[in-house]
Amino acid sequence: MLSSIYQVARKSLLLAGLPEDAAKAILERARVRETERGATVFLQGERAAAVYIVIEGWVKLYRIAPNGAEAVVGVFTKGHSFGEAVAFTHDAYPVSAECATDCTLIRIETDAILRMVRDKPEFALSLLSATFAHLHRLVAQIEQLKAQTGAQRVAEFLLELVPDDASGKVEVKLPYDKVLIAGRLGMKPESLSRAFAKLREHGVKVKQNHAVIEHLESLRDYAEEDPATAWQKG
Amino acid sequence: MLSSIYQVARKSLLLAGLPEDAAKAILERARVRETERGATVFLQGERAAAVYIVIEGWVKLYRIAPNGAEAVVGVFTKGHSFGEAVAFTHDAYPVSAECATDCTLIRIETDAILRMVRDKPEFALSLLSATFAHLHRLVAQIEQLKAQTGAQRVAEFLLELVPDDASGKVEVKLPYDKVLIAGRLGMKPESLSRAFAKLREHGVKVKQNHAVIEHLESLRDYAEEDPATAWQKG
DNA sequence: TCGCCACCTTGACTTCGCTCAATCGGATTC
DNA sequence: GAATCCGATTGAGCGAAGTCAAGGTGGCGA
Repeated sequence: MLSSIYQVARKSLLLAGLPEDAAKAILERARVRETERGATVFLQGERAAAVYIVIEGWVKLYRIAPNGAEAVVGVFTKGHSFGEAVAFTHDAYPVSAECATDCTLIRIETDAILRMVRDKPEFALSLLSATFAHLHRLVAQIEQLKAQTGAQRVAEFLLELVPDDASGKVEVKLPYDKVLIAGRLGMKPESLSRAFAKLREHGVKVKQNHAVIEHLESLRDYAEEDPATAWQKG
Repeated sequence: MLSSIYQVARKSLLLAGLPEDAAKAILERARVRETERGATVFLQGERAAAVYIVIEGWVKLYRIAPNGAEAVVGVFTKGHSFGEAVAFTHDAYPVSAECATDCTLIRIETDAILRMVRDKPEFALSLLSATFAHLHRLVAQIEQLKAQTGAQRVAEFLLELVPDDASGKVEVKLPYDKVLIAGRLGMKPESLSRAFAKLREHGVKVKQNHAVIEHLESLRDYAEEDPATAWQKG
């Protein structure tokens, strides 16, 4: 395994808490998998066979509702792991995973996970912290869906792309295509378009896959504003 | 600890997978707590100090968004545990917990959890399965919010209250007040009212805190129908 | 038994996001 | 350079759900 790949995997929440030798033991058994955009990693309902770590590219986790609608539940990139929670049992995946771009993934068989948990029980704690991170993300997503308008969710999405130390005027690159952004934010592409248009009033200009935020702080204010009282500021 | 309380706690996902002696060891150190409706169990941002198991009553987990809106993230009752994921670190609770009715809770200190994990590492797997159950619930909730109309979510909510073996005509009791039901389903009480009104067309009659479902199967069909094509059936 | 209060329902209006459909723009191909 | 194609945008119309405000309705205490 290339050292650059190893380094990325090592920093994932799943492995970060482990001592060097344990991480090494796991990654030695793991396989690197190169996939194309659109490739399915696994499907909901499938028996869980592996945990994955994203090395490069973007993977979307989604569910197909009984009525056929697709609900995006998460989008992961470099250094993120997924499928942990289900790995230690032989349960079914509750979601499907698909590559939103060409990807490099690491695949760790559940057998390896189980063996590892048996050998070094502390490893279960790593599984737990990774799972907790997912839990936290989902809670945040529910909060967004329930408490914010579409445009506000888009604003928040943009703000998440901004480096922590930035301020004032910033330019960010949209990480994946707009259909997926829309899905991730629980709206249709048309609505995303209109949301971008609305954000122009708040100093956001979008051109292709780049967005310029004129003033970070005021966009933050907008994202956290109460939708019900927004009309007050003529 | 009363044997009846012990029995309920023992069946929770958190303890169900453990051998008798381990469960006993944990519950011996735990405390039973009686709370009144409206009591706060913990607040989001608080440092996690304990895991809870509901013995009796209903507890709501919620988040307050920056704009002040409340998003209900889960509602738990007899035999459910919450707060596990965060217990093994000294992280902050990502949500707040409040009693929606008078409750009997069991409180297990994180110290006891940590000691337990150290003594019997398999216990971490119990934490994991309980956490995974929460994860799964949240994913289902996101799917509902994104893929169903309000009335359909209400229908699904009612269907979850129905015993598995039922069919045809059923009567169910609404477990908590309508404000909370509305919150749980991501809508305002007024919208819940209107949703109930709409469900009358599908054989659902609501009176006080009782609902009569005229025909289970057709309500299921309605809940899973594609909102976009619902108009087709005059 | 009366009146009050909390909870729920209903009505009128507004806003938001979806659908359907037309169009645009940039990129690729011939 | 023209033809074409796909993703993105824009417009019109509609329905779902939110807001604000006005009535119920039932339970409980005086």
